[in-house]
Formats: sequence, C-alpha cells, structure tokens
Amino acid sequence: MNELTERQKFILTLVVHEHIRSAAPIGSEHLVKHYQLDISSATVRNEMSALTELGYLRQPHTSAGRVPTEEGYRYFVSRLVQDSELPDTTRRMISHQFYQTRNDVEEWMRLAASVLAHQSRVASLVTAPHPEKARLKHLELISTRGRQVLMVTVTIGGEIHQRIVTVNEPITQELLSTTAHRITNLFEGKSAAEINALRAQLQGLDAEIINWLVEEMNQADSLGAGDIYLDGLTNVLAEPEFSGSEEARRALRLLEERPLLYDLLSRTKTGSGVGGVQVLIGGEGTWDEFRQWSMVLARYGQPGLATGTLGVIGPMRMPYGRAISTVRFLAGIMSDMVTSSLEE
Amino acid sequence: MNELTERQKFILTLVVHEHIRSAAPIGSEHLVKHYQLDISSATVRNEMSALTELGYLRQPHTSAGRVPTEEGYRYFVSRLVQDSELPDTTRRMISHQFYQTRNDVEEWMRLAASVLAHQSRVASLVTAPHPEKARLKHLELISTRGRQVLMVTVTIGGEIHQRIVTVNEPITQELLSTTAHRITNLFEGKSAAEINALRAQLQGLDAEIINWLVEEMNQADSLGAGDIYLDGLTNVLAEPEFSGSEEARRALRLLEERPLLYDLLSRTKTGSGVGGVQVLIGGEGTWDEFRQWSMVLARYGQPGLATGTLGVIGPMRMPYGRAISTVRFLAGIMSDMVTSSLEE
DNA sequence: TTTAGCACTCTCGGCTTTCGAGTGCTAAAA
DNA sequence: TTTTAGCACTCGAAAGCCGAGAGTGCTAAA
Repeated sequence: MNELTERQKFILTLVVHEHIRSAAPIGSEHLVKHYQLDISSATVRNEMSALTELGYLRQPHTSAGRVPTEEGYRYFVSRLVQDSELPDTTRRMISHQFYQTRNDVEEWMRLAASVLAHQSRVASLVTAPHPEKARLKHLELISTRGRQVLMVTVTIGGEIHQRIVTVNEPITQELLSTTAHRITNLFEGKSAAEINALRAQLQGLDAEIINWLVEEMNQADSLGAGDIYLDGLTNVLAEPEFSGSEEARRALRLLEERPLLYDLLSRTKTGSGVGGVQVLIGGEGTWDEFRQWSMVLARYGQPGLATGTLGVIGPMRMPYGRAISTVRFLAGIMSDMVTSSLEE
Repeated sequence: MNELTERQKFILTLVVHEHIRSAAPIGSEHLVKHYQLDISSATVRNEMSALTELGYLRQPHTSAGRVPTEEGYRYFVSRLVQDSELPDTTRRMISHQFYQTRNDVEEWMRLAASVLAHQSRVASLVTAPHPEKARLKHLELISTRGRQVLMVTVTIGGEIHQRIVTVNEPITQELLSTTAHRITNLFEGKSAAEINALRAQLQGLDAEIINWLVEEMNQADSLGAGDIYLDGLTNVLAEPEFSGSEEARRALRLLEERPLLYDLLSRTKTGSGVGGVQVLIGGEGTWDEFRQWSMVLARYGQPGLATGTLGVIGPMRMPYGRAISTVRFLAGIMSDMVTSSLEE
C-alpha cells in the first residue's frame, strides 16, 4: 500500500469525520471553511482528486462532494483513527451499573447490549459466554409425571440446559436421584466426546440417560444454542442510509434473522484473542448482505473456559473511534464479570 | 349502540375489507364497480355519509374516499367479522411442525411466534407459560468455587431458574446436596409465601439458602421474568402506515421496549379465559403509544398451572379474520403442548 | 327512497425551472 | 514546482406549476 503524504492523510481524516457527522458528500470549500484550513480549496481539490485516484474517496456523481470508499474507511480505521478512551466518568458510571446487578449472566448481557447501544448510537449485539467444549459439572433428573423426566444439565462454565425426556418405564424420584448422582460422579469434568467414549460400561436406565445427555451436550457445543442479545435497533433505523422503507426492512431482517448473524460471528471469532477489537467494514467483500454495514467486535471472557462475542453493528458511516473504545471497554468489563463469577 | 341497517352493515364491511386490502381511502364508485352492487354510487354515498355521521367512517380530507375509524373497526370486529377457521391443510401442516419438535417450551414458543407471523403477516409475540404462583418442585445447589453456589430452582410447571449466590463460608458439595435435598423435601409444592411463613424453624445455612430461594421465587412470580418471543417485525415495517422513517422508528421502539409490552400484556391478560381471543383496537383509548396499533391476543396453557399469552400485533388496518383464527388455533396447539408436557 | 347530473374540491404525479454546491481546468502568482 | 484565483460547466435537489382524476355533496327528477 502506497504511503499517503501527511496532508493527504489529514484530508482523508477530515472527509471521513465530516461525512460521518453529516452523512452528506463533502466538498473542498466546505472543509476549508469549516476547519479554517490555511490552504485553499483548490489545493484541497487537488488532493481529493489524488485520493479519488487511489480509491479512498469517490464521488456519488459528477459535481458532488466526496464520500469515503470502503477502502477509505479501512485505511482510516487501520491507521488514522485516534484511539481514544471513554471518559473517566463514563467508565465509572458503567462499571457501577454492572456491579449493581445481581450475579446473573443474562442480566449482564442485557446490560452490556444496552450500554453498547447507547454509547455508540448504533445497534449492539452480545452473545453468551460459552465454552468451546461443554464439560459436565452436574446432572439432575427430576420426575415430572409418568415417564416424563426433566433433565437438567449444568456445565462447568455454569450454563444450564434443560430438557424433558421420556424414559422407557415409570420411575421413582429416588431412583432418578441416585442415577443422576452416579452419572455426575462418573463423568464430572468430561466433554460429550469423552462421555460417549466411556459409556459402553453402562446399560439400562443409565445408558438411556447418557444418550440424552450426550445429545444435549453436543447441542450445547454447536454455536447457536445460546441466544444473541440485540439492542439499539432503532438507532440504526434512524441513520439515513436505512431510512428508506425498503432499506429499513432489509436492515431489520438482517438483524432479526439470527442464523445469518451466527454464521457471521462464528467465522469471525477465530483470529483475534480476547481484548483485541476487530473491525469489519462493508462485509469485507465476502458478506454480500452486509455490504453497507460495519461491525466492531471483540471476544470476552476466559479463553478456554467460556468466551463470548460482543460488539456493535451499524452503517459503514459509523463513529469508529467511539465504537472501538466502547467495545473494548465493555469487553473488559464483561471479562471481569465472567471471571469473577467463575473464580471466587 | 344504535343498530345499523343491514345495508349499512354491509357497506361498512365492504369498506373495511377493501381498505385493509388496499390501504387507500375507499370511494363509493369504487365499491359499486368492484363488487358489482345493484345500487347506485349515490346511494352508497348516502349510506357512507350516515356511517360517517355515526362515527364509523371518516374522510382523510374533503374530496377523498372513506376510511374506517377506530370505532368502525371495533364494530366490524365485534359484529361483522366472519369467524372463519384456518384451512384444514394449513392446520395439519402446523400441527405437524409442532409434533416434530423436541419436547422443549422455548422451541415451541419460537415456532408459535414464527407461524403466527407468517400466517397473519403481521408481527407476533409469545410469552412463556407461567404459573400465577410458582410452586417449588425441586431445589439443587451446586458448588462452583469458593463461596459461590449455583442455585437451580425448578418450579412445578417445569420452569427453571438459576442464580449464583454467595454463602457465608466455603462449603462442600456433599453438604450442599443434603441441604438441597432437605429443603426440597420440606417445601415441595409450596409457594414463595408459604415457604416464607414456615421458614422460622430453620437457621444457619438452611435459612441463608431459603432467603435466596424466596427471593428467586418472588421474582419468578412477577411477570417480566420470562422472555417474550417476537417475530415478523419486518412484516409490520412493510405496511404503509409504518414505512415512513419516523413512523418506523417509533414502531420498532414500541416492540423493542419490552417493559411497555409487559405492562400492556399484564393488564390485559385478566378478563378473558383460555381459548377466548381478545382484540384490542387502537390502544383502546388508554394506550397512547398504541394508538395506531391493534392486537389480537389469547391466553393459552393450563389455568392454575401455567398460562401464557400469544398473539399478533400490527396496524389497525389488520386482517382481523385471519388473525383471529390463527391466534385461536395456535393458542389451542400451545395449550395442547403445555398440557402434554405436564401430564404424561 | 333512489338515482342521475353537476359543480366543486383536493391530492397526486409529472413536468419544468431555478438554485447552488461542487468540480476540473487554466493561467497567474509564489 | 506548488499553490491559488478565476471561471465555465455539471448535475441533483427543491420549488413551483399544471392537469387529471377520483371523490364528494347537493339538487331535482324518477
């Protein structure tokens, strides 16, 4: 990538900022006046022309101002955006809110989504913290009626899965309890695959239950088990690029159709560790549906034990600086929360 | 309420139908032509004029056709809508889908929301089946680390609540298990209030746990604990009354702000038993935010044991006949599902 | 009581016009 | 060589301006 001159970087930055602010194409004269530059508009025009040549800016039509291209945003985010932190008072306020909630993952997710949406003014999403491989912590069997049994599986991260299963013949709560106890002792800390490998020893009721257990844990492993919390959808509908009726519907469908999001997230999450903030601009070429969208994502949690993704999603014309610092901060907080809930 | 003549009812019906179909004001000539009436447009005009006088129709402006008023819709729904059933093939298809799912309430709720949205072409919502008073079925205590204990509460309807609590001093899993067992035996089938009344006997760890348990069960009793499943939001954005950018945002906020929905649902649910379909038109005067909305709701489940609400929500200009029959049918199905999961 | 006739109203879509922001180019100035 | 002033040109957005058409209410006749 050819290095830009300082002045070109400066002008690109201004155009990006100004466009994010106003959503309109930016003209040379406008920049000079608005920022009291001590170069003339003609000079700015020349530089803009060069930036257009290089593919960082484009004109919606002849005789209009310039707008950043996808490449332009990418250059801006990777080299020009100044990496501010959230103001101290804001940070404290947010932390405070978290430490006031009760010790409940769902509550945190909801709060994180809400804070992200409010701070960044775009839509936000938070997935549940989730181990790569569920490991059994505790199994409980509760008789409901007849042959119906409520199976409650607790995994080491503290996730709970419930399921009603039907066993071959009616059975007392006593027997169920001892069975659950036996299985828990036998397989605590084991993953679905490991349990599956060891189950040959068992038969009868135990084998039956183990079948369900393995199935349940496998299901838990596949992403998509947990829910995604979304917030701030209205924020993005307020943006002019989605205010048309057709645009709005497409936008909403994108966020309403969880499978698409799952797909996107699952392919994205690898490649950046906890703490690193990842910025996807314009679907990065591969995601056609997200061509006009950008996302700012980060992993949070305890690597190996339980990690989730959180971030914001909005139009390409997004306040990246603010979004990045907000996402980074929230990822930190959520990691703290998860950690504190795992270790004393 | 003054009785309308047969012909007036007929014309009101036509106007409502036609307006729901086309979203446009309906003129006299149009009706005569479109339905091959053997009265003249002038007669229709006179009747329309009378209906306008009575408050069932109104004109958006002097020289435009008529549009039903809130009162008009209300009259239509209460006396004119013909109460069709879903076609047999559709019903079978839907049932089939339900009986194919695994035995899981959340799955059913999701499916119900999806079916409602698709069939009625407006937005749908489904709340979880929920007892009026949670009764303890089973308590489980699982040590996580240090003084953190995962408390899992199962209520008689089969609902599961989890919560991480901190106890006064570290404690072994053995002790936790026997404690949980003891408490379960002691209080099975009891409500939060009953447990609270009896707890004086207990002290030490037991008392500590009971505190949490009662708090948790009280929380479960207050509506708003369970989630609301929404679907088909895009359907309502497609409607012309919400296609404007400002309208769309307001509409979405309405559905995104769960507390508002909870409030509405909680005040609505009383007053109509399971099976009865309730239609709310234009916020019924009291709900300002819902002035242009209508809802078709029904309770489902086992009265006394676990009931929830499901229904559709959309613009006043909503296909009521279809909506009502769909909601009624789905409420029936969901009741069956809940019943079958409770009794063998 | 119904209907034909008619004058009147008002919105909607399409058309033209105007306005102005912005550009690129050229030639002079630094 | 770089910057800048000057200028002609472009093109979209907004405003203004019809005309068509759908619809009404009223009156008088059937």
